[in-house]
Amino acid sequence: MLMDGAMPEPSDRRSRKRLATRRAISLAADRLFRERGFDHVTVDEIAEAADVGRMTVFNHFARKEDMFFDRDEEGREILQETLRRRDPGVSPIETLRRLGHRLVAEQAPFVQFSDGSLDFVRTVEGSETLKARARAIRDEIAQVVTAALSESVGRDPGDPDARLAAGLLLATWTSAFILAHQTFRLRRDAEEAKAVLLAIVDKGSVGLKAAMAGTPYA
Amino acid sequence: MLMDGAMPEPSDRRSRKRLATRRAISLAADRLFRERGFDHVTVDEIAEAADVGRMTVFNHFARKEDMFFDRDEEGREILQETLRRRDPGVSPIETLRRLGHRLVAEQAPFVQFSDGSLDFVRTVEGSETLKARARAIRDEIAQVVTAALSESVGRDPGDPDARLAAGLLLATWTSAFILAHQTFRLRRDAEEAKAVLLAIVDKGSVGLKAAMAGTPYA
DNA sequence: CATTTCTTCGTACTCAGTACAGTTTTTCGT
DNA sequence: ACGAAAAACTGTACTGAGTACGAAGAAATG
Repeated sequence: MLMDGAMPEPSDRRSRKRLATRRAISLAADRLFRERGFDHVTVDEIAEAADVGRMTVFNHFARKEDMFFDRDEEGREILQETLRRRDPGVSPIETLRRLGHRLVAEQAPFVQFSDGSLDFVRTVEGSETLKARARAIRDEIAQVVTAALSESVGRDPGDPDARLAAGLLLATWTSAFILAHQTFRLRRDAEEAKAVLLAIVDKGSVGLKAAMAGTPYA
Repeated sequence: MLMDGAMPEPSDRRSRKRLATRRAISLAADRLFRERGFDHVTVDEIAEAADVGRMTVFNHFARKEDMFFDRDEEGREILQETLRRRDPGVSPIETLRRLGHRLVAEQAPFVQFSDGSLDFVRTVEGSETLKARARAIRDEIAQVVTAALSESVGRDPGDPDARLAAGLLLATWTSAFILAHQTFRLRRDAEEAKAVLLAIVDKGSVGLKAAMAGTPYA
């Protein structure tokens, strides 16, 4: 399973220090965001808490939101790699459905249900800015999936069918994620939440296959 | 067809003046946005061009983006009303598919293809802020559709199936809109663009019905 | 016409993000 | 080991959206 987990510590001192600074900022920011809510923390306070200058914060994170969402790249890579290494005997859509099941089985960070994940969701829900960024990331991932899908069947990037399929896929996964977390918040049962998530992924997959009938994606 | 077109001019002078001010701001803003791009126009300049104070601008429009997207309410209402007045013999999803066809046939403002609509799309594409707002509106509409769908079949608002269906529907319409405009930009043929739009709406509808098989939405 | 309500708009503020420039630290070639 | 180049850190000063507060003017209401 890709997602190389623990990036090898870089050897040169400069990169190590840079990474340490970045982590200090990220850590301070996360703590403050969870304590007081994203919108009630200023960048100055984060800089202060991380004991760096304000400009250093913006040197590491172009936007304030990036201090919160700092692992979205992994999601893109998993989707890309999965489609790239797909078994040609299994359709792209079915490949992605199975990916969903595999991620849940492997307790991947994206589909975990715990106190921490509730905090995460609560923090996002509490801020328009974070919700906006989440939507932007969703659209960026849809772009990546569009490209990966069309590549996986040898059509031009941006193929209309691939775009529609990617949009439907992301809509499905978003609903699945939200409803599973809602279930977990109410029932406090991670197994039940996972079941809800997979049920929706499967339902969406049925729809996706029907919409893509007659194309190589289904 | 609802969408009352030309709001009856209000009778009292106060409301008339207020509306005139609002229109002056909206007009000035639209012109400037199209000329120089959303991000290269400041609120001060809009106030200046509309010959009002800066605070008056924010009195009429809570956010700068609202001066650009000032007709999104209509979209929500059309969807709500359509589902509310639906023929009980036709499923909600089929009702919405037919709505798409009807809007295109009636040249509704949302699905028109013209030089103006290209400008509109170009202006949105040119600004992260506007794209963010467009995504937010899409999600708000998905909420409205979720509520309207569940109401239309007598389930609780926020029914999981309705949420998934609404997500898939908005994904479909978004793809349809984008791809139709792309077609129009390249081919300059409004009829062809409409055909593309309806083809995608129909394809999505097939998927939606399959995903919702066994529920009252299909 | 007096009172109340609504609209307009100024002043002063907060905060994210940018431009530019100066200092320190690390690296690397010699 | 030394000096130059590269990169990281940081301060100052700015832009621009959006908010808090409140005053002045216009219109509705009895």
